[in-house]
Amino acid sequence: MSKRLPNRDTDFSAWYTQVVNRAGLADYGPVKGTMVIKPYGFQLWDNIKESFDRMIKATGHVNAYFPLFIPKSFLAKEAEHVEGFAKECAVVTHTRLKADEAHGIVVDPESKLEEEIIVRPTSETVIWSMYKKWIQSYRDLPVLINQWANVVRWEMRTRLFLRTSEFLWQEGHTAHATAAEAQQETLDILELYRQLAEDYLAVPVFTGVKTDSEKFAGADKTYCIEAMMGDKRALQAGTSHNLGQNFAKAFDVKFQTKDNQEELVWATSWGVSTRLVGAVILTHGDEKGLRLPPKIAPIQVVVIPISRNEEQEKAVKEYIEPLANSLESAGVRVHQDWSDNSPGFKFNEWEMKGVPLRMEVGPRDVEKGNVVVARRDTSEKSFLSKAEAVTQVPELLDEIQKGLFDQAKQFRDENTHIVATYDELKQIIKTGGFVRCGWDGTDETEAKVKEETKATIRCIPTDENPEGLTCVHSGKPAKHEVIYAKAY
RNA sequence: CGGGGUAUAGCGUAGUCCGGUUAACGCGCCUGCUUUGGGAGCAGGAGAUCGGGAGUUCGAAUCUCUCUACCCCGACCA
Repeated sequence: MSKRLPNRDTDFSAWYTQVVNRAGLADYGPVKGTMVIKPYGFQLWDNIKESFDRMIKATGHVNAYFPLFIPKSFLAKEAEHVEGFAKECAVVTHTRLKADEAHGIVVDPESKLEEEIIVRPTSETVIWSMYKKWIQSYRDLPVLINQWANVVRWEMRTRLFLRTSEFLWQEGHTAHATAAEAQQETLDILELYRQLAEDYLAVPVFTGVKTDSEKFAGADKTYCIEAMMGDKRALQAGTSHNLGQNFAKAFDVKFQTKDNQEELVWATSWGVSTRLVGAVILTHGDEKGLRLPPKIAPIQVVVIPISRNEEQEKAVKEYIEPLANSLESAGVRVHQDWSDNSPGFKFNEWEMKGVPLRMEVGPRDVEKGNVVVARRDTSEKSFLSKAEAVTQVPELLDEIQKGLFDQAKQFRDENTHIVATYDELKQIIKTGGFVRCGWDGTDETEAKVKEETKATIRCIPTDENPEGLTCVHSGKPAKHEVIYAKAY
């Protein structure tokens, strides 16, 4: 394997695959399209997960767990829902294997199930079948439940973290007494997603609402956060759905109001997945590999000791120990690399893994009472005294967090263009970037643009202003201002 | 499910057209010594029934048949 990464600008896709592999994040599993998340990748996911878990708990949500298996009939209860997921479901049809002389192990035909079981592609149906039992009165509302789980969608074409047959996510499922409350919940969660993306992952996002053709199967409205990746393509990084009364109708979930009326419950659902890890890589990665935002980096500071002999090694060790301890007690995640690789190798290795700060400690530093601190984001090196290091490392981490966000935001803004004509749109989509322009609100226009340019409407941004705009494709007055882009 | 390809060591490949002795190379791995402030050097070593099966032949990674798996391009998608 070559030591150099593929060129990020000309061969983005190959670059991505190599970074994921060589940073030790993930690998494909034995069943096609499945992903093995390796320890380093999982720590990254875990940090993202913990961040969001704190956010939802602080807003009154609670965690629970619902089963992986769903009766096939459940999926069919909501017409749009089944249509949306039918083509990508894993189905359990049998419950036993048996030994067979000719073929080794075969499925035992006698164990065929009466009703096949679906492996959840999402959990609305199983959850609403339970909500029917749990909700009778307005006193039972709202129900604000989240679960961390795996789901299976049998995808044709997969890519590590971005699209795999099985993925990890959180899915929130809430039940409310009024439409207004459900709508408020949908938007509140969207805001939490924006914060997660921007404040933790340092990934700037547009918030907005999906067009009918792109919305979740079974939702009234789908809100989303959309981010621009390093190759100027769009990535849907999270969705929050207002499900209206669709699932309440399908599962007959009604409650009694204060004045003794019977009403259908209002619902939301929302999710973010391991795809966020992909978003971080694709947003911040550079020609040396990963660059991780400090808030979610498994390791924030890696210490590289340098020594020529055992005596020096001992001195360096004694020098590092108290320093590492005080950083750790200041809440910094520190790792010392005492492996017997050469220093140069370690530098490259940890740069590939995206560790925000590298601290070099060798005989020269021990002598002078210094450390060398190198930033991953800017490659800046500074010589700090031991005491300075303890106070400045947390500050540097904050700066890097902010720096990564600012850089990503600048890149996105430079590549987001407001256009008035279809020719301009085609030109920008061709060279890459987001296009903001008018849309007449029809499915036909959306489909035509997709067919002709491969760009889709990513969302109708929250801050849209359709006043006076015309649709770039049909020339009719615009119903909305939208963002077109090629998407992952 | 349509169209096109590929299968040789843990990974990446050469060799296949035109059959010929012990299957070659790079990375990685193991051992030892020397190294260590930007991907270390030298020496030695382990590792492959050439995707499976059948056939042609004195002889098959190489030719024929067959099965299987995977990859790329389309439709689907958090």
